[in-house]
Amino acid sequence: MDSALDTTAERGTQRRGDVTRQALLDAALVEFAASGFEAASTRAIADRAGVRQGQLTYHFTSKDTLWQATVEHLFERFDDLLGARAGARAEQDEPSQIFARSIRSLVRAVAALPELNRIMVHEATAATPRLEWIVEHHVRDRFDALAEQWLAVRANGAGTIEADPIVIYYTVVGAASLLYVNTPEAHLLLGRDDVVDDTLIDAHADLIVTMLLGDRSRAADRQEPSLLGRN
Amino acid sequence: MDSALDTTAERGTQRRGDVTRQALLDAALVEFAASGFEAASTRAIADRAGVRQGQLTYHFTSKDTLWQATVEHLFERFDDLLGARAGARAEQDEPSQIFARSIRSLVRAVAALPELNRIMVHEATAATPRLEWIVEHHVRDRFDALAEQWLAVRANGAGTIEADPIVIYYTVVGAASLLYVNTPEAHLLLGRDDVVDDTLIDAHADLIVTMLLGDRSRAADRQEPSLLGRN
DNA sequence: GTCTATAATTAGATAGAC
DNA sequence: GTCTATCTAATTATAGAC
Repeated sequence: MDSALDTTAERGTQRRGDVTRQALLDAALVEFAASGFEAASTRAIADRAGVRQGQLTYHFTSKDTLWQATVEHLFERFDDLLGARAGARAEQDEPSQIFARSIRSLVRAVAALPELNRIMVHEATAATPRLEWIVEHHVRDRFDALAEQWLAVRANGAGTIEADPIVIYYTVVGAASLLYVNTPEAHLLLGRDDVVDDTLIDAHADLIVTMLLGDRSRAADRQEPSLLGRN
Repeated sequence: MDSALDTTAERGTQRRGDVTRQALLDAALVEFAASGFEAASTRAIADRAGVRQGQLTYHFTSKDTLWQATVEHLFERFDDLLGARAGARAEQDEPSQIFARSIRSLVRAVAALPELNRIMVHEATAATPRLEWIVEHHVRDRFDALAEQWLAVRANGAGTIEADPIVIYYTVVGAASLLYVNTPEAHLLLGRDDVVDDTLIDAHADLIVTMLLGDRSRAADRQEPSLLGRN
């Protein structure tokens, strides 16, 4: 309780636990993304983390709890990636500019952290308690936000295409994520491992923005290197 | 060997095996789509089929073989669905018309048989022998065909958007499939089970065609009810 | 607080009955 | 040819050692 009572040995022991916990989280992320919850074994996760299976149960109580912690961790990192791109957002931006920037941030974040969307598709194919949890804790707000942005675009006269928010949502997310979710497949298709690079990711983001908003918004919303330096 | 030697009892026994085999295939389709290969247990499949676990191994030798048979079966049904829509295709059609019809067929087929694409995403997140098999036996030809159609559209001056075939492929397939792959999630998001109907599917197909080819191709390629009746 | 040894359950496949 | 009873291996979680 009182940190003044901590001996060096105790702090060392505590730190050892933290290292184990972090190694397990990193390993779980990879295994759950590649195999899904059920197919990912706690042994495979422990092996990848370089610890024993029993340590996993000790630090995370159960496989379910580890999965939940992994997803929380991934969404935090995902939001960091999204936010890093928001950059010089101005209040007076047009809805179509805001929307375009959201799409570009989304594509880059999904490309940088494909594990999150891999876990999402593994879970979304069947109604389970895990799916309910993830929808209520992480998906619903994002769905509402994107739907709202899209309606603003439409109200503003841009985005000539008419569509249900649910259709727009899954069309956008599907278009933005499958390339990165299915990268192992793309590698086999093209016979090489360097399919995805920054140039391709930017072209992909451009494609989706252009598809949804038309050519005119293309150059305007592109994130250019700031000529004035950072501030 | 000689069918003249078959007794009624023998034919009856044989038919019984066919029934079991078919029930197992139907059940496997559901379980593999919902859970993926590893997470789907042979017992759950057998239970769903109303038979015992041992019968599965007898009729399909191994879980792998059953999975392969299930995928073959699904692609046959998928191609039937795609072909049923090809309809009155004319040789002199423009590339953009051909492409638009492909997209509409694709969306409708994916919506009618979401299990196939669910199995695809479960498998595509990790490099396994199963992924290699499915890519070489079923995906590569489809990727090549769509890439070729897209290049024809671009050469013809339509499809103002520039993009790598691999980017186009995953953007199109992702945009077309995620809504149906993730239907359990969509049900939770909207709080109802009747999210997907024919009207929405057609609107979804229109959206994707319009996104890729622009407004002008919209009405022209729409499949209208034939005023001349079938022939 | 941390980890190891072990128990209880469930997995897929085999061998033998019908 | 078809199916059932059973075996071995792998799963996660617990109980107890350090």
